[in-house]
Amino acid sequence: MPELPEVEVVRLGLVDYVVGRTIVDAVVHDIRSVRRHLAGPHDFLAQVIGSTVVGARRRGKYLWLPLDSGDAIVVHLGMSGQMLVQAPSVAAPKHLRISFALGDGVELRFVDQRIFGGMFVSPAGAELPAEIAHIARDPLDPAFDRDDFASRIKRRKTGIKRALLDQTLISGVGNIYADESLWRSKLHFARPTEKLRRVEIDRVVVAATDVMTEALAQGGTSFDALYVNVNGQSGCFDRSLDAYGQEGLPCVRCGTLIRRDPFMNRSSYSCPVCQPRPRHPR
DNA sequence: GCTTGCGCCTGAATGC
DNA sequence: TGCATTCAGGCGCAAG
Repeated sequence: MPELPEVEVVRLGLVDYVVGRTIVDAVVHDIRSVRRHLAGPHDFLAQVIGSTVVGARRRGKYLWLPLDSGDAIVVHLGMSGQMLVQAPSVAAPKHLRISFALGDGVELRFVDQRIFGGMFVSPAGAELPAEIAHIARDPLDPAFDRDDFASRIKRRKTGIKRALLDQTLISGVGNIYADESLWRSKLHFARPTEKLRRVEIDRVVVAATDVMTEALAQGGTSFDALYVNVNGQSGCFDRSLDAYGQEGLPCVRCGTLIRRDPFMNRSSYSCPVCQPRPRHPR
């Protein structure tokens, strides 16, 4: 699934191949992909057709394309979303949900198998769409404020992993990078946030920043001219994961077998020795 | 106000 | 073999 580095690679692709172009036509193939556009698919099309894309921006895993109208097309890739720049003659991919004709034989295609993602138009949202203003900055954002993050974390009464997955505290961290960041910083996912020391909070933020930076460095190299691809499952990134999905494999730090615990109807992977369970977990 | 849990969705993997 | 169930995940929203 697209994690923050993949989303950033998509943004870079959009900057290269979509910004500056005018949407001459568009088709919504599946209305569920515009379900967050409350005025409906016809209004969505009316808002975008004829507009020129003047930028490609990102906050966390949200992307938005500011238009010359001052509005913005907000995009979330969800679990399986892709943005493909292809010639119209290329056969329509399975799960094609929305397509934009950009003229000169270029089409922007939104492909999304599971429809967790989608698009909507944010009125006057060019600078920062109001609908995503509650999303915190991500650790790769130069304006990310570590002091503010630390003080907000300590005011929470929950486990550190839940906090890492909370978009209003820090954005862009999904289940995979949460587990990787906690493994690197040697913190158990159920450590109570209010009892964390500042040095521990800083450690996990640095770890998250490093994991994402490394993934981004790898992803940036596999970019193809006419193909803005961001499907993590296709192996766009050769992620070297130390914890996530490593159940039963030895921890590369101490050799203890990585374990999997149920967590929020999903899984948490951790090293039982490097990341000792707290006495009073949350 | 803050925290927690559900439902959305598809297809691969697993179970009987 | 074939059908049914489980799992994966981000995010908005409702409930506690």
